[in-house]
Amino acid sequence: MTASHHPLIAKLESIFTLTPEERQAILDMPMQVQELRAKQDIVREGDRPSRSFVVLEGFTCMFKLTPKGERQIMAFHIPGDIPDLQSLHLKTLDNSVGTITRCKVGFIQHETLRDLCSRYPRIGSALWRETLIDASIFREWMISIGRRDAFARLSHLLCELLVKMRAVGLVEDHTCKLPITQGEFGDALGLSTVHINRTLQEIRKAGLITLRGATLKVLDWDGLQKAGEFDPTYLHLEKPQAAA
Amino acid sequence: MTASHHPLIAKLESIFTLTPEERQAILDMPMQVQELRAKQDIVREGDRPSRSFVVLEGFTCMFKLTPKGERQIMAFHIPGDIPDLQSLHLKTLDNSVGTITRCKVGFIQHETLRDLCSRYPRIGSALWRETLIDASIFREWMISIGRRDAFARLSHLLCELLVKMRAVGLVEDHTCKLPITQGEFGDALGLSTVHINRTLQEIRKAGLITLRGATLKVLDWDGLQKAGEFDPTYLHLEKPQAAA
DNA sequence: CGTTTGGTTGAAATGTGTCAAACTTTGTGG
DNA sequence: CCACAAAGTTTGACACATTTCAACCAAACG
Repeated sequence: MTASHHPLIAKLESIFTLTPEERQAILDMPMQVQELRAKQDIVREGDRPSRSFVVLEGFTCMFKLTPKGERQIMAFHIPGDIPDLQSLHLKTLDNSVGTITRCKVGFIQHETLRDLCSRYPRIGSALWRETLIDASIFREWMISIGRRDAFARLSHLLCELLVKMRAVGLVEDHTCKLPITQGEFGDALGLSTVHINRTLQEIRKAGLITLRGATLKVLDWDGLQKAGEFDPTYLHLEKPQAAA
Repeated sequence: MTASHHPLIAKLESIFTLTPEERQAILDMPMQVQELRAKQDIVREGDRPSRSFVVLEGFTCMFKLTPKGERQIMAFHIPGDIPDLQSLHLKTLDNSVGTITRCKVGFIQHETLRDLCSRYPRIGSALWRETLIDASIFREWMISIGRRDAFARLSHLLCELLVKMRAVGLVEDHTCKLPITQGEFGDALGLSTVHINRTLQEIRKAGLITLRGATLKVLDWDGLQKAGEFDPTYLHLEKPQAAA
């Protein structure tokens, strides 16, 4: 486990070192904690929320539904992420966020966040920065979906998830929890479940990973990066990552 | 033509009404204006810029190159946009921006922008907001590329471009300049030039648009929206659009 | 006015989707 | 803690949207 019990602090500390006052200000924020079951909506497209939420435990994803009922997943979130931070400046949500696993989330009033940002500009900048990194990740996903074949697409996503998990201390021995179903991978990458299944088998056969029972183990990190054309620059991790 | 000769002011005015001081502060910003020919890079992936730029005239696009030399365009920009505003908070650029047509752009030092934001928080919020809208557009493009077929994809993009142009006063009589080649459409939508060509013909045959000599005319706006599953919510235009 | 850039066409190749069925794991209530 | 239901995974055969390749044509430009 990393520095703090508050995943938001752990996340910010992975960018720069907080002063004791900043730390305390975050801990002092009133936060309404809520436990949620798997496969539940947290916020829905069209909502006009007056608060945002931090993921404290579990995995969530951001998605939209097409008229035909297909789902496009646009992001996966892990503890420390604030999936709907955008609603701080955009009145109506243009996407839904739902849980993948059982989750614990903490709601924070927009007023509270705005106050925090103006009182501690470094935190304000860090949050703006976070939304910019989200955008950077969207761009990278566009390349994946638009230009890479299934093998590269899946490899790239696995690289990304591993690196993000490592940044918040959730990877050990090239292994981490990854409770994402093949259907969900498909909805994220614009591929059918069937094709995800076949592609996963290929990636396994190539000796790059092991993935069973919600546990991902990377056997050949270099190979996986190469297969996915993965270059972590777009994640804008400031502190160098310990090669776990 | 709209309110101002400064496209950035026109853009901000399309969201909220600037006070005279805010207006003046923007006009007073030192800005290094530069004219560029078509098909030129303005900034490149990997750069660590100390300034951002506003598009004053012409069209630009944001893109990345894959190892195989394919290009994925991730955004088109029109006058008033600040394509690399993200570099204000992210040190190294993770994408390139180039001109599509001849362009006039204005470079503004990050220092100047930061100063503007802290002195006029409403402008600061508006700029953060702009980056959030960019992210929202990326998400919508992910749906297009991931889930919509060629006909819907192209229709959707045409709708988006028209609405964005209308917001800054560049549409008249459902008609606007659109100097984007079929190759560029393909690079943006993850389709081959050949397929763009065939799809454009279908869209024309369906009586939805006319597109010749860099001029787009929408003949059936409702039909085009329906074909592209286009719902402008994601563009977060605050002021209602005059149906031009 | 020739040269470059962008647009159009046809035929064949291919990656991925769809459908339908069987199998396996996970979670849960009795 | 078992047994069963639900959820997720795997497999095969076939369909199809889009790509690729290779020409040729039209428009823009210096």
